Amino acid sequence: MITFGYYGPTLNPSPDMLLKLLDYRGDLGIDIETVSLVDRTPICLAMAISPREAFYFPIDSPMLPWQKLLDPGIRKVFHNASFDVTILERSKGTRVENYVDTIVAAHILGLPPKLTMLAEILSLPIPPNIEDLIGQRGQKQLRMVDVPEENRAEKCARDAEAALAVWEKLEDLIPMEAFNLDMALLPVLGEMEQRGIRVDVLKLEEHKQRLTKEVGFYKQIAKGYGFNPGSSMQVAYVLGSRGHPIKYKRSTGKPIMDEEMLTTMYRDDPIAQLVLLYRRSRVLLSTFVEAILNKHLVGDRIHPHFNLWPRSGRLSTTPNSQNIPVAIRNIYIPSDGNEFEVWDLEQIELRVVAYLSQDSAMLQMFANGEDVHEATARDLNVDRGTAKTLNYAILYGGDAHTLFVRGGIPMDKGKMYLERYFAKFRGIKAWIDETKAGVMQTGYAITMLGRKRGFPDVQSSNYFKREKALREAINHPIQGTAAEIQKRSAIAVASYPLVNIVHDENDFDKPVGMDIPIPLNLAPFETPVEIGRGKNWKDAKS
DNA sequence: CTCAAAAGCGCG
DNA sequence: AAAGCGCGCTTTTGAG
Repeated sequence: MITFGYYGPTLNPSPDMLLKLLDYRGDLGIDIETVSLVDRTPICLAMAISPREAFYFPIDSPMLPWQKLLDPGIRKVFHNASFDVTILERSKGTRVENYVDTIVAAHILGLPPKLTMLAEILSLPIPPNIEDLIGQRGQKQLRMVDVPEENRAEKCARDAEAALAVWEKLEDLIPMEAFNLDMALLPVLGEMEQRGIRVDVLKLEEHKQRLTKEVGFYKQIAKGYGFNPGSSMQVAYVLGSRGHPIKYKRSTGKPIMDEEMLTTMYRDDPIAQLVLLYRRSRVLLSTFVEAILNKHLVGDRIHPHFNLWPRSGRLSTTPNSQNIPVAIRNIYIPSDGNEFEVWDLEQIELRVVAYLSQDSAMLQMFANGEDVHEATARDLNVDRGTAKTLNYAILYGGDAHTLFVRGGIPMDKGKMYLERYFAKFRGIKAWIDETKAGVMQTGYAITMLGRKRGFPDVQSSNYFKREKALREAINHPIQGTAAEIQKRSAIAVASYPLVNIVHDENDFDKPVGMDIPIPLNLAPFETPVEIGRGKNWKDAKS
């Protein structure tokens, strides 16, 4: 054991120093160091009882008071709890309860997640930088286990202190409902990660064979025309030589050759069609099929890690389990004897808009159980497609220009539609204006439960930066509130076999007879759930 | 050669 | 195309 105080480490602490720790019942800052980020074997642990008092223990030290960690009466403070808690639970074989996470708190307040940066922002002592111990990123780095113990001990202890100190400052600032939601979600995500999703490996191999053939075929044809279909520069060159005008990005001067351009400007040229076909097959093959087969498979399952760091409050996953193409979703299958069940929160983002704005017309549409795009179309006297584009433009802060680019609606018509839209949905217009005014004044936007995200660019002198920030600020409460509702739904079904969460969707791998009750009261408004079941993910969604 | 940035695309 | 939001991942590009 080494103790750390205001003046530095004490190598031979007196017995009453340990007694002080044993008697302590307040919040306990914790940090664990492992062999490396890859090898998560724990090597040491520190406990902080104040922002400048910590105790360091090698992991096998007989003096390490494990009972402090496992005592549900003592609140533990971690920085990145999902890392440390997983390690603790694995090595001690028991649940860790009653803890808070400063990284979760930081995300909810829209603050940077690095402990050193949080300490700096909050005017606290700054803990050692990991790169000073193991070397800069991109260079050859040491493993933590190779760092001299005195440096490692200092790092571990100071991090434990900093976590505690940061928590003490943030506790009063944080919107507790949003924070408790994420803390409650952490163990649910942990279980889901452990459970993993089953993959039909044979089916995956079939996809691989087919796609490999397709990619080779398209490539061969392109070669006949003398270009690599994977290179936008070469595609542009070929299209240019066939007499097509080429558009260039203003910022980089490179040709724009994305799907949008190929399906509009170059639609009639078979070269464009070839490139589109090639890209589609290549992405399916290398980004999905081969990646799963070669990198993510553990037995016949993948175990994505769920991250809580997206700025809006959504989840993200590594490897990504949220962008699996519909075309290959039949590779996600249930365990033997089970079926796949999919829950979708219906039109959750537009319901959130209706709630946040309290717009009477849109609230009424939902109250009537109408198809909201259909109803919008009827009320604005436009077709359903236009109505849908209009509704989505609102979600993302778009304007007439958006309607032009996304929906091909001429600018003058778009302006007219928007006027009609805001005349019908006056509350939405008012909410957008209020939200913009709010972010201009305070610098941040906020979700239903109080999650914040800062938008410094609303003060930018650059028109485009400013407008972008305002669009993001409009979207944040919508996307973020929808995420909060989805998180509540995942927590509510925590005791059921959840295998994936895709933004507004819960996926289960469940016994055929199992009836999972739909949670009620997820929000202060109706949140209907559409349920599908099937023999694989794709089947369950259609 | 290596490496970071950009382009492009999958999903909600 | 600096003009809808949020992500993660692969390949190409171009600078050193």
